[in-house]
Amino acid sequence: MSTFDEMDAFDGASLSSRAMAARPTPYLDGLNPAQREAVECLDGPVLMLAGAGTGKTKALTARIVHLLNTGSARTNEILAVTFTNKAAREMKERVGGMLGQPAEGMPWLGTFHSVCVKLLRRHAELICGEAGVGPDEVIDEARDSESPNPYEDLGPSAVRSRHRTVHLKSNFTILDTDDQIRLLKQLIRAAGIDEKRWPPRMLAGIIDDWKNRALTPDKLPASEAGAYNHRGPELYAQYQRRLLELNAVDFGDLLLHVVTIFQTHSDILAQYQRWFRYIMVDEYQDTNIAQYMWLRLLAGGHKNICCVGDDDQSIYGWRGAEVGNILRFEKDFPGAKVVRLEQNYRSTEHILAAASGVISANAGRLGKELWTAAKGGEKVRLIGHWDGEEEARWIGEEIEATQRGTRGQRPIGLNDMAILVRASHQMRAFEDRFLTIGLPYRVIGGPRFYERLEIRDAMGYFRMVTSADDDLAFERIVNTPKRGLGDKAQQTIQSFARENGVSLVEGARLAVEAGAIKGKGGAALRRLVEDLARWGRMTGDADISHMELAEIVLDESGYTGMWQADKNPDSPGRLENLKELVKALENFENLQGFLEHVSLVMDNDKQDSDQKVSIMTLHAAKGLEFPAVFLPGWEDGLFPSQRSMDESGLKGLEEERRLAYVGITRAEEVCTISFAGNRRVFGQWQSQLPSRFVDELPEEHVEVLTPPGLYGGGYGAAASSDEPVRSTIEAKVAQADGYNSPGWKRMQARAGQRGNLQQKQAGSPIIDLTATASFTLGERVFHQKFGYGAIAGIEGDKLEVNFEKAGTKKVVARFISASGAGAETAQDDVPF
DNA sequence: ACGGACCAGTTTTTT
DNA sequence: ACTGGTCCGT
Repeated sequence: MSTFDEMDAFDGASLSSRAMAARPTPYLDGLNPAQREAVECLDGPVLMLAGAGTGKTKALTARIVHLLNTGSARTNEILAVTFTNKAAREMKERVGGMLGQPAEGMPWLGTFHSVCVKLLRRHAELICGEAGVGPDEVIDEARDSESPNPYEDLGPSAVRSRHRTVHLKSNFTILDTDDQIRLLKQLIRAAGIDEKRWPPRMLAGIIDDWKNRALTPDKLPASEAGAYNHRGPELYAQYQRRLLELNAVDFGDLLLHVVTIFQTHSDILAQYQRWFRYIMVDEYQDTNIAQYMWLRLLAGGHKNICCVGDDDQSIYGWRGAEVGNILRFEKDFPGAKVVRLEQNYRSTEHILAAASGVISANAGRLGKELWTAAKGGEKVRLIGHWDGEEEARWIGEEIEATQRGTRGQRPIGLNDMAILVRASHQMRAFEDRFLTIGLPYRVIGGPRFYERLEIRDAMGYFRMVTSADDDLAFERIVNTPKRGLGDKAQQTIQSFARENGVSLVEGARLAVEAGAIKGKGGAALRRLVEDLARWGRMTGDADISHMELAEIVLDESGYTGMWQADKNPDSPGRLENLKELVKALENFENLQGFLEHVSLVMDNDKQDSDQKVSIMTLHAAKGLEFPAVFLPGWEDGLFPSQRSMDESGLKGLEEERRLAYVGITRAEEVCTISFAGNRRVFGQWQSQLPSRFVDELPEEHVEVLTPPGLYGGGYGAAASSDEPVRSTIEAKVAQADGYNSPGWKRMQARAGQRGNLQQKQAGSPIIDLTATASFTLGERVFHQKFGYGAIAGIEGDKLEVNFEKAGTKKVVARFISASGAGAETAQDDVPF
């Protein structure tokens, strides 16, 4: 266990900035009074309530620089935590820029997770527990008692003490989600639990949730305990034991173990309280309970904690984030100074007003009045489309027009435009469309580089090379590429390992020697075991760089060959990724060092310089800004997401609303919101209602656009005569007028319906859209997309229709017309 | 042991 | 519509 002085020496080499006192303070010049206050108030707790686009990162960075500049703290005495690697990197860059020197000397600037890894590696041995009482306890018991052994055929020397205490070692591996699920699957199977009822994925979710809230099954509140099958806690305990045996931790443990150490070793806690003299937290509204405990423990002494956050941008409730943390700050830290940053530097007036209008529907906010000096600008644009493809088509064209500047505003480059979606599956429509029209795009936040199959496999090999006892890695690579080692062979290996209390490779070696695995598989396994040992020895060879070694491993194992032989269209890409992986090794001294960092640090930001539109989720967009933003898919059920509302009710809805707020406030100049009347969900067509958030947009800041399809160029126009075309134009005018008329909202309210633009066509001769009563069971009807059918059921405003071609569907009544009216009339039924 | 046919669940969001 | 998993025939 290290003392404070030892720790000082540990990181001391890279710093020393006391000498910087009394330097000039140019970094303060660009700040407004509120920002300055937050920066200069150095002692005691500070809460910076910073709205969207108010320069909170700037203020936080300036504060760090100010601490260093006034000599109040040295770089290693500042603990600055962020949530994402990107945010950490950005802050390092900014601090470096302000200091005029690289900020690499800021050892404690990073994500919660990366800081915890460092702390935990120092004190890993304090985490311990009993092992060996897992699924094989029956065997152990049988052996411990002198009774006749029913498992004799398993072989000798399988005895494991029931009470073997195992410590975490400082070179623990960090389990990623994939490994975690594989492990849970094994445990579930071993416990003889039905995988259908307890899918490993679900159990992983529950465990994550417990850990986010710093709960263990035994501490679970009674109200929740009953909700889980009684075997949940049992599995949890087995899982934790197994992790310890594997010398591994999962993401949640990273934090919780450190909290545990702080709670049980007051001397260590006291050291760190002295050590981290200033604590800064970005995005405080996103902290979960475990992180909150961690921070409170660390800040418990001096209370020099400065938290920055925006309660309106709390969008991570689903992974345990507690808005309550930020709302409670003043209570937690009495005497806290609260600074509000309210001047928005990002967006124009209309955009800001629209966002404020939406978010004002939320209750229990801390409340901020954002304002901007940027008056005027375009209103937020709102447009409805027939379906998702039409929406993608329109946005594609709009992007091209915006790029050329033919829309009447300044030309905006593709890099400055983004499409922000609620859920990643919405991205596909845009990718499809953009591929066909050749519009360059980039998807942000897709599968992380290191989560890709080929990367994970390669990492498995590297892990085996650096530490041969990594059983999880062995399982991953033993039959990849195919070596003819199936379930049977792997079971044999498992039992050899378990009987002898050794790792899987060792078990494999024993199995080979015993001739337990025959034929081709046996030979291949022998070779694999030998190769692994040989590569392991090569790590110590000074003549071979770790990059060469990596290539040797991938080539000789046959892994690259496997992809070369694969004729899937994506295999070249995978080989490309492998090359990149090897290239990434450059930045590390050895494989070991690389592996330690990779799961936390590697990300996918290929900074290609080409101009591309960004497509990402709203979550991924937090902290970013773009001159032009498109927000498609504003439909009830999709956004706000049905699932979110089902699971968390009003709380869920409010979080969705904050997400809408985040989305709108990403836009600097142009913000375009759109929704579609029909969308394919699970491969089925569904009618969609515009999002309730659409109604919450303040009318005076919104401009309603008319989709081009209404001019007769769109759906089914071929079948139409002159007359219907004209009437659609009229309908569109009525629609736009209706939207902007003051009576619109009231009309909606009376109808008890949400944002149904169609309702405004009150005078339209086509159909009485609010009255489903006008339909009768069995009536023959027409639907624009599905064709003719008969009404099979009526539920509120939805009709169940048995379509002749498309099968039975539930559709909203207003998309249906009586078939007697004919197809031409149905054309008018097109909502937008 | 492996590949193909078939079936079920899936679509929030992620360090 | 797509994926990933399981079952079954080779």
